[in-house]
Amino acid sequence: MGTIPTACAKCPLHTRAGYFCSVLSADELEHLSSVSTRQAIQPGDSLTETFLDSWPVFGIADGVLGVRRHDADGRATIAAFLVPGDIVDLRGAPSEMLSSLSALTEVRVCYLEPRAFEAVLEKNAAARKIAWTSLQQQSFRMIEQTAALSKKRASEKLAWFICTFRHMHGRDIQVSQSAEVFRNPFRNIDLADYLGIRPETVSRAFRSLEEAGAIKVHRSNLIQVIDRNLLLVLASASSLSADSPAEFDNIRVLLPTGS
Amino acid sequence: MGTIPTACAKCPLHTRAGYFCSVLSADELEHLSSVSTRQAIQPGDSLTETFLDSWPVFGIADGVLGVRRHDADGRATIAAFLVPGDIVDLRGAPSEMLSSLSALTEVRVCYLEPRAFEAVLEKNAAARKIAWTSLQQQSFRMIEQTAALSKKRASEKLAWFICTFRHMHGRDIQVSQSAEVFRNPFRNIDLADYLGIRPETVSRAFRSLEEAGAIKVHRSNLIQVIDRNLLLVLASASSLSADSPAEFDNIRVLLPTGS
DNA sequence: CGTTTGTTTGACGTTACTCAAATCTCGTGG
DNA sequence: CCACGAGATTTGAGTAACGTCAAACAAACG
Repeated sequence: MGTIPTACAKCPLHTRAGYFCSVLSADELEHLSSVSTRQAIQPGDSLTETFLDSWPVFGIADGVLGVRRHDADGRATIAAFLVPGDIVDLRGAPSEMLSSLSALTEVRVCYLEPRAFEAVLEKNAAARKIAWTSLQQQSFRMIEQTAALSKKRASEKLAWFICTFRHMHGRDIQVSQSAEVFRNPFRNIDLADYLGIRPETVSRAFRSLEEAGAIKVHRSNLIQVIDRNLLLVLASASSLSADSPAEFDNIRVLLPTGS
Repeated sequence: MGTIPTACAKCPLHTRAGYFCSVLSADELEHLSSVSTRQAIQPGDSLTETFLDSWPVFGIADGVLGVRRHDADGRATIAAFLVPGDIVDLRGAPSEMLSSLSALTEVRVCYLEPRAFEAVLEKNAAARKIAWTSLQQQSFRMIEQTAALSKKRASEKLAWFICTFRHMHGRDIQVSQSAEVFRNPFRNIDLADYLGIRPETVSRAFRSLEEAGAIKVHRSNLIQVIDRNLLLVLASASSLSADSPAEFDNIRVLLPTGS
């Protein structure tokens, strides 16, 4: 009783402040862990509908999941990102949504047994607040994405993506002087589906931002932000913050704790 | 003690099954009502940020609110609709979002005092479930909207809107034979912001759907759906249901109860 | 080394945007 | 009841941007 389960010992959902499992008592954690299922998903793989039918509630420990929709004419769309720390509840979701989740990077998820999850929410006010806030943040992020999708030019959409994702995916960020480099873990093909444009246009938009002097793209998808303020202007963003990450305080960020 | 407050007696949030206040005990309702604030908002008017600072939690009794975002270049976007039955929680929302809510039709909202709201969630499991489900549905709707926004052609977007909204705004629907008429309460200018296109394009898209024989637009924004299946094809919708409204069971619909 | 998959480039077509003007709608006041 | 005016819708012509298709190129993998 009361010892930290080995599966949770190094799991970000438990170790990171502000994440769901970090506020559970030792007993709660032990019980919830004992009835949960963990899964590592490789990029490109999808969560199966039959599996999600039994496990519709999960937390994302690491990586990025995409919510894919397929049009009748074969065009695909990534309607949302699900990111580390998100508590996802698909109970009551339309069935197409259950078959639409796929890993865009390597993803680790922890499926929470629904009744045990509910029991935790019932008793633990802090956990309830975190789960609620996570749902809120998912909505707020989608509002930002929708606003980005209705932007006119492809380069604006891409500039917005870079500005936003720089904050959300902070582990690989290296800051040196005023230059800043981070790794874009997505294929252009997925980025295209996410931004509502074609892969060729993504490629041309990257070039366009480079020629404007806002960024430089190095190999293996390393993106160097050369002029952050210019990038913000190119994003036509009236609300993205320039220097402080204050805007993103409510989007939980994976920053390196130590180094 | 225990009598229904007059303000709630005819409020849909209380009288409609599945809406938040319908599962409150008489005592809970009376107390929550006594610390709540009601407001009627005229089309075009916005909720003020200072007011939402004090009242960030509210339910929508009637009408449609739009979440507006403004680009740097003056272009506006309606990133989401908030519809009757929605429980909205803007605590922790970025401040731009607080200043971005405006009424697209005549709207009646009921602001719930946050601590009293929390107290209800704490004690009433049914209310907690409804509030949670409402948040979920807001996310699910946004996923559908995002998928629609990334559609290629304007006529597809508009066809999707008609298919979707036909279910969400059921009060004015009149069904006769296979023909179906409903009132579109939005200005084309708002529709344009919602679908990420320009008002001129909305106008041309309506004409395009008419010429295809899918709909007919009558005066005062009455839309007659002539060929529902054709409309679905034009929406390039692989997931919208053709005849049964099963797809929309989880989107709470305002259907006439009596007549 | 060959296969597969993803990215880039170029030429071309289509679509929606832009801008301007005409028309319509509806509320207001004469 | 009609005239007026503000705002919205519609229409048209020209342009800018992205989509489309095809081919070359690069990267990852066995």
